[in-house]
Amino acid sequence: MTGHLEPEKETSSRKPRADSLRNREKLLVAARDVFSAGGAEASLEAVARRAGVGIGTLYRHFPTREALFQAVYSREIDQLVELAARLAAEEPPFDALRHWLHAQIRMVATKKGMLAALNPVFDGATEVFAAHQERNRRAVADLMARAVAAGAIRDDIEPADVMRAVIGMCYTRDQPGWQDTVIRLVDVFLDGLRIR
Amino acid sequence: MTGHLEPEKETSSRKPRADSLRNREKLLVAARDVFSAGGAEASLEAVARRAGVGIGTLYRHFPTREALFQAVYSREIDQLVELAARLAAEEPPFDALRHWLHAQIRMVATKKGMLAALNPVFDGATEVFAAHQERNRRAVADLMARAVAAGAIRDDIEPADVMRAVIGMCYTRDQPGWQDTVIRLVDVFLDGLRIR
DNA sequence: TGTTATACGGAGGCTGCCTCCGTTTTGCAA
DNA sequence: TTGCAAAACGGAGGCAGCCTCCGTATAACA
Repeated sequence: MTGHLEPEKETSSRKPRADSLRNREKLLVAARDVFSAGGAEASLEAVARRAGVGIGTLYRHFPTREALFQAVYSREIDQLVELAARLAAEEPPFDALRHWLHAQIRMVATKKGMLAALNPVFDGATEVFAAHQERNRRAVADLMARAVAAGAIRDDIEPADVMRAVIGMCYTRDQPGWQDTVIRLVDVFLDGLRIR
Repeated sequence: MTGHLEPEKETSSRKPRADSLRNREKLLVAARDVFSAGGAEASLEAVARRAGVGIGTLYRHFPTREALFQAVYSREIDQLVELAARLAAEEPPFDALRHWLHAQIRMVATKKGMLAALNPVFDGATEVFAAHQERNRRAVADLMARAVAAGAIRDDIEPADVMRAVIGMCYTRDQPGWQDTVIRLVDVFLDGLRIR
């Protein structure tokens, strides 16, 4: 799985070529920009053009559209995972969970175009994304576990399902201020989750 | 808006040609099948092929992809609206709302492929779909109004947002049994909405 | 500095989108 | 019934994106 992410020296004696690494980086940056702006209909050729490399180079580095999405998306997840750890250390359980879900919404807001592009992917090529979803899931799971231990929320709802619910709620046509709406809806949901 | 749905005699003195009506019907049936099965990536050419008409004929009847979606989708909404009326007449307010939302989920389940295809549309060509969404929204609004009047749920959440939340929750990759999951999540959400 | 593995880039084949227009069909009037 | 014009038909064709393949360029290593 990490074969593409971290070139393995053991396979070949040679070290990876400098231009290869450079192009890979250029492609990732270009992809992030293009997907963020253009959304689902963004063309891979546009990504290659923006990166200033040939379409062939793009396909060599990222053999499928999903592989490219995955690589770009990976970094975003990193940030969220880190935030979860920080919140868990700094806030009471329920608040930590709530604030982290709000952060998730804000992240979706920024990367909306890209996430829209990702949606079909979630349905299709699952194995590739499993790891990222899993990391994300574990972040919520930790936060939820703490809240459950503190007797703040019910314990019969799967973390993965909470993620699904929250991300799903972001999939609405965006009128100005939709983030606030979603935050409210998530708060209602959390209210249903809460033990009073 | 209904110009395409019901050919208006007033515009022209002639009555619509029989083959035109026939082809229109064939296209609608074909589109429903193709979108249900194939989802977002369904090609319009495939629809035309299945209907046994030329691609030009498809585009004349439905100048945009959205117009075609809209026509197909319209019938589905009809059913839901009708169901809402029946439930309102037959069940207590909260149960009626709950059961109707469950029906909505089931409907999405059946038409999943088609709805996936619709998602980008909701973002883009809004005017076309406004009417359908509005009819749907009004159905929930009625059910919610009854529940509010009965003191069963809080009154500060917009019906449209409830729709958004429920439909959003359906946008998850489908593992076997996802409908049950979503029904549970919606129940949690309703719990948050409830006044106890 | 030469050799070779490796990466580059874009041409090309394919498919889908949508338009345009010559041909066919149908409604209507005589 | 027949003839004609309005209306609908269907598919060719232009364009764009997807992905593959391979001749050329270049970086690593001896």
